[in-house]
Amino acid sequence: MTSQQHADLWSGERPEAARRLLLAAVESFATRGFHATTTRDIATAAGMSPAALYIHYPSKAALLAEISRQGHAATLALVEEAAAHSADPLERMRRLVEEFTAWHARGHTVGRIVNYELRALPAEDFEVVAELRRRIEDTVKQVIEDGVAAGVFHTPETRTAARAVTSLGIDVARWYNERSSETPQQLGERYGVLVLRMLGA
Amino acid sequence: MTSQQHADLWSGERPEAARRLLLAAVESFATRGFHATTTRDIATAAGMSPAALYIHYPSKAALLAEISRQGHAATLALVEEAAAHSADPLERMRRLVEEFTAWHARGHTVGRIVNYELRALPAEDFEVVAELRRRIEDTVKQVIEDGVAAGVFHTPETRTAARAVTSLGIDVARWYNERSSETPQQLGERYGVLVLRMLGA
DNA sequence: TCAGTAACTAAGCGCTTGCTTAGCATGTTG
DNA sequence: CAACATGCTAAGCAAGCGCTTAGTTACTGA
Repeated sequence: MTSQQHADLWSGERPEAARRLLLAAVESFATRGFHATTTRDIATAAGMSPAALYIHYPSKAALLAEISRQGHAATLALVEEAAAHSADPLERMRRLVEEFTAWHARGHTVGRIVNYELRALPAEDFEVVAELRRRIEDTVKQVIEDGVAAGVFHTPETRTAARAVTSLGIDVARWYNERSSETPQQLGERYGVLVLRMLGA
Repeated sequence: MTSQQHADLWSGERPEAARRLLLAAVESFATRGFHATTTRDIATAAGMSPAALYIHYPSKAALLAEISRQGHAATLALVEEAAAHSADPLERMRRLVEEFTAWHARGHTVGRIVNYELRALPAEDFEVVAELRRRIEDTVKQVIEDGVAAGVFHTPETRTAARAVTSLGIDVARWYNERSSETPQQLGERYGVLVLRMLGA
């Protein structure tokens, strides 16, 4: 995700300095991981001293919580929008996979934090994002079940299938990078085709 | 992966104390991550003092390197064995996905370390495992290409398909746990079916 | 029986970390 | 113009980290 795209996720009502710190935290948490990132790393990348971080955020963990919450909320919004896209479960699933995959390719830095730093979250923040994750998984499963009921998908284990669908998208965040030859949109389209086949469409 | 299964990966020629340290490191690196794990955590779990670790291993990073190397070597062996399993590319792929998926379910602790702690590896050790990873990906891609050539698979982008196949298996390590209702073997069989469909078999 | 070795522990070292505090510069308001 | 508020820095604190060292214990071999 380019800086512009990060900025879109944290736009508006925050002071410029707070956003610079947040964006610096996103890059560093994605590149090195939460625990290997220091407050000095974040502050330096934002052009500030370490103490400045505490003017805007209560703690290092609070930065992670904010990034995780916003990243999950954006993912859920995308999934729910795709699930409401059409009356046809097949078209819903195609759209869902295309958008979910492209989001994880384009936003692979946020995607890595969202998916791989759950255990670094304080317990309360973890509960919040665990609920968002359940809703994402439930929405995907529902689209599959609707497709099975409509006779356009053929898979007996909808839970396993839902897991496979979300796995494909999530794992993109692990391997996709700026040097990848496919655009996020191309990858999304290809994965859309692969998933419909997988579901027996 | 149970302790017995970990022990199988590091059996034989190592002193008992070194193996206890290694197994303790596997559990802690998988649960907390490399950087959040301290040498005191590892030593205590092995029933020793922190200094004892340095009798058997030169550093904390050396423990990670050993785990990563062995885990990757085991994964590559499994993939190459499956690719040599049959003359029929379809049967090869089925076997490959079943074994790869089951391995990541059963060995999800090692799988997490192998896949998510690459950036914590010293550069030399990273090169070693990067090569192993390339061979894994190449082997999967070759099985797909053989299937396309034989007319049993239908996918124009073999590289994207290979990536999707390995993503499904690898991501299992992220979510599978002891409470998962499917056995690793069941999951492998189901994923085998899903992948063959995905490849247009 | 004694010297040497291996494996370990208790204690510690130098350094780094997350976070705090006192002070400063700038801008705003009455 | 003075008082106040905000945002920041320099410096520092307490805790913890990876790793080292001196000493101890148990074992082995001559």
